[in-house]
Amino acid sequence: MRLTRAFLPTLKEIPAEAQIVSHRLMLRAGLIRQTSAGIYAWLPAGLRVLRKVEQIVREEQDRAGAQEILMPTIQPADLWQRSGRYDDYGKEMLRIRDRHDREMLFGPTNEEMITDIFRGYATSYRDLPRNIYHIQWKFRDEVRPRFGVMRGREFLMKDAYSFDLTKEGAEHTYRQMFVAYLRTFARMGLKAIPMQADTGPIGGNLSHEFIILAETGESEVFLDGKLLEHDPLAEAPDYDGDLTPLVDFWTKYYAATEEKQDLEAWAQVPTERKVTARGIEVGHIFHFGTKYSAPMGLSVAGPDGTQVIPEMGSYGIGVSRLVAALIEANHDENGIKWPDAVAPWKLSIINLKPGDAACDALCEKLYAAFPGDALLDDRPDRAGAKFADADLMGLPWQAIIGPRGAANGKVELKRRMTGEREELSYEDAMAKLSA
RNA sequence: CGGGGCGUAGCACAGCCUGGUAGUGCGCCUGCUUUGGGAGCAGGAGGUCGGAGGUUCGAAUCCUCUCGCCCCGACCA
Repeated sequence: MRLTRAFLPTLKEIPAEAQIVSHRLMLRAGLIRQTSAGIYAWLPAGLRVLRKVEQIVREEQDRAGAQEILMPTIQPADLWQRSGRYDDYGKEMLRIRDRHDREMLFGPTNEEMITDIFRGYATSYRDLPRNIYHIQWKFRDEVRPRFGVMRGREFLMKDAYSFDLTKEGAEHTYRQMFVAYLRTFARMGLKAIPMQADTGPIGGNLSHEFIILAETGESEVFLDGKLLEHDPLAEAPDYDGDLTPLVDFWTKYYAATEEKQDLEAWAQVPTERKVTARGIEVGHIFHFGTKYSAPMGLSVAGPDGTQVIPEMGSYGIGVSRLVAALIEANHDENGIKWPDAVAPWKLSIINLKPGDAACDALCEKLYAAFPGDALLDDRPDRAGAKFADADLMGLPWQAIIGPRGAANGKVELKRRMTGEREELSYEDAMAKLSA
């Protein structure tokens, strides 16, 4: 994308309504624009990040054996009347009436709908287990939305729902998702820590929150430093095998949010391993048994011919929230520092002197080498303005091309994450960028 | 849902108390100069002062109602 043609509205000043760093940077770097309280439009750069995050989530869900579908945003009220949650959910649920005066709602989650859909398919234990997910916009009419997309009313969520014949089977599925989540966040360059959680309104008795560590996170967390030593990507998990040892590793060390802080257990952690940090919840997994399958009338024939009510679980990842969380975890005073895996584009090519034949030629050559993955700053602005915008937008690489270097075919390559920069020949720069 | 604050140009704000020509900075347009970390000078464009009603000769300013947004708290992917 050439900046002279791009829809990338960056702001020099900080918008008054934005309080936290990710919200400010998302507005300043032209990722989103607010349309009403807690509701945002995604502009090109933001949408590209959102799509990348979504794709990583998708790949890891698929790898763990879940299958993608797409359920609607609008749901009929009667599904929720059947589960009993229509009244329980209260004002957080956005209720709508259609032209026939039928009660509808904008889905805040999909347990009822997936159970209803699955009921029409599953008749035998041979139809189990299944793990079905979708990535869809949700709406929860929060009393006080805030912090940009971190706590919006409309948000993009990946939600998976599993159906198993037995409790043991459901626990295996739970472990599959547990491991998939660790990998998902690790691929985005985030440190995610699973923590025991309350089950909340979704119900059930086995649940973990996944909290990513970020200096500017909204809540304080306490954990055993041992948890930071393990790289979830170090080895590929065997999802069909026994995942218990892996899950045990992640659950045997202390980790809790401030609300769940257990001072006695915390005191047991060796002082040198005590880590106090700030975190953001980006995922939550639940096992809740037959809480929905029973009232929704889902049952299958078991091996012995008797009807069995499947054991269910649900597994959420806040996809749009992750975009904000990624910025909270990766930024400096000048702007965003996108990790490679989720950057909207790979590099900024900064032409310091558009119109200079050598600069133009070198820039165009580099630009052509990364089709669709480079931003070319061909604006006639001053160098300072271009550097400032490039740092703000935070692409992993900056290729700075000025008249002095260009005359000798030199490219200055800057790594946004570390600030390292070096002057290289075109070939060496290409080698570095392609590595 | 309780408490507080703010709506004036694309953005950030002043003006309001004490009614009388709608302003400043950034951004934008044109020209000249400048050119490796958000340039300088000159000229220019851009406003239903959130909306409705009221008071007044006259309302951004005073009064009433209303809509929207933000912050603190309780609640949440």
